[in-house]
Amino acid sequence: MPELPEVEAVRRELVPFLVGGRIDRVQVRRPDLRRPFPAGFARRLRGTTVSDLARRGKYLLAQLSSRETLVMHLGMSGSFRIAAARGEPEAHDHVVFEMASGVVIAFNDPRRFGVMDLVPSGAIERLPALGALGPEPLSSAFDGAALAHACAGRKTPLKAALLDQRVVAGLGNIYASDALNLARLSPRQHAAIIATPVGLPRPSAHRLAAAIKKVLSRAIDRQARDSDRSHPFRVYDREGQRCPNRGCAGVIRRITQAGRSTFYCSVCQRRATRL
DNA sequence: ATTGAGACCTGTCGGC
DNA sequence: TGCCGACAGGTCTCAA
Repeated sequence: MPELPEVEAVRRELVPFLVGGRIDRVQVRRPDLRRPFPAGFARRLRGTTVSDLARRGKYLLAQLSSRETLVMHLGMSGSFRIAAARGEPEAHDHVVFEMASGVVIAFNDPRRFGVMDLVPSGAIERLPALGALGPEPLSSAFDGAALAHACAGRKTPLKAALLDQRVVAGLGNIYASDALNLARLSPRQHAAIIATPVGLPRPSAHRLAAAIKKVLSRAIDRQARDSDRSHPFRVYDREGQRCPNRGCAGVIRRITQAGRSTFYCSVCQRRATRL
């Protein structure tokens, strides 16, 4: 499920039950997810108090009183379930946190692409996956200039560049397509076209950065309102439907890039769209 | 150094 | 109804 907005929603949902709470016990119900759990995982969590739950890209970071940080990634199918009391574990409940409050938080992940790790709090940036992350898209550090700089000289398609977490942290397959549609840029162009030869932003870089911010913040707002389980995407999974851009009569197409589906409008996101 | 393909896993959905 | 392949919102590794 989760790209940045979904992970942020999970974070907000967990905060009231986790932050300020003490972990009484942790059940680890299999030896690994995508990677093995670190040595002594359950023991090192037991008895600690959670002082903060942050998000970086698609990672959740729980700060513990033991001066370690619990690093969590939901992969493709990870989710948390909160219960008032202990009950029967469900299929694919791999980790169960029992809080001193009595609340039980189960991590469920059928595909097991998720990750849980425990690292010294001062050393988080030394984790390769976290240290290499690009800027937070909703922060002021991320703008057209930063995006252009990261894309300069790159021949990979623009869509693929947006999925590269080193370019910007937290975009995934859905919002990459949606942001490109909003910015009216072709997903197939070389990423380099949004920058000048010396890496300065072209107008398209500013448009794209703004579109990324808009698409993500709208998604976060929608998650907060919680209701709409329907189909809130601009182009993702909308092959054959009308392009949502004003004044565009195009139809959404689907192509495969780097083994993944890309949805875009063949009219307003034409390849030749310069600048 | 970049880039693309394949691998990792299970569930679901559409077509026959 | 049942089987089978295609596909799924994410990374990581490996070989060009």
